[in-house]
Amino acid sequence: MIGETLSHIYQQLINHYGPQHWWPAEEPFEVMVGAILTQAAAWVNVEKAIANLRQAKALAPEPLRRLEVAQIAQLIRPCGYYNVKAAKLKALASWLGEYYQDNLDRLFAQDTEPLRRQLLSVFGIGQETADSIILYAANKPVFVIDAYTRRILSRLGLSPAGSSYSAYQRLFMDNLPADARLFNEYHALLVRLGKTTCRPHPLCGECCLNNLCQFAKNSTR
DNA sequence: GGCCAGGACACCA
DNA sequence: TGGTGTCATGGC
Repeated sequence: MIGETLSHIYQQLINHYGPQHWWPAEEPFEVMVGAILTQAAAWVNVEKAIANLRQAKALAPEPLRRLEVAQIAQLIRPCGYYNVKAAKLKALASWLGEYYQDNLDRLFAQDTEPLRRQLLSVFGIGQETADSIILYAANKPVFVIDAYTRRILSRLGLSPAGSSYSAYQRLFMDNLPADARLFNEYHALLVRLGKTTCRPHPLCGECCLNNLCQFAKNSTR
């Protein structure tokens, strides 16, 4: 039942918005960096920070280890919280070197559960960031829960008991097929919806999303 | 000029 | 376990 509801919402979103092409990155390590930099930050500002890292040839574990935290901080200033995030990037790069010799294939060769525990042990990687990395960099089927997802489900009256991160995650993963492609698109679409300031269609006056828009960021109706 | 953006961590009760 | 303060830039 809930599965049908979740599938129905997905169909409405994909029909309306189309594929979101997440994650916007060229390689897995860039996904990991972006996942940390986007914490409580607008993606447009993260893009500037990543461009600075690329320009400085610091978009890889080894050069990040060589740079001082203060130097990294200057490069990533545009995305905010740059001092903490610089320490987080440094911690990630050090960890990858020490335990995986910077080999992401080895890191991602693990099963999802041990991989998640490993990622969560790194300073700066919490549940959402870990799951973003597992889904968008390792391409394994875990559902990413973020503030948009919680808010939208809450407004739909679908919040799970307890409202914890894992409860929201189970809601999706227990009621949808374990498909990385689906989870990828679904989460991206929820973010897209959450950012939307929706208004009735200018011609017909109706909601293009069959009233899903009333659960978006703002609604004029 | 205020609000918010694709969170995590430290500290406290 | 749960609540609160902190970290900070940039676009609207």
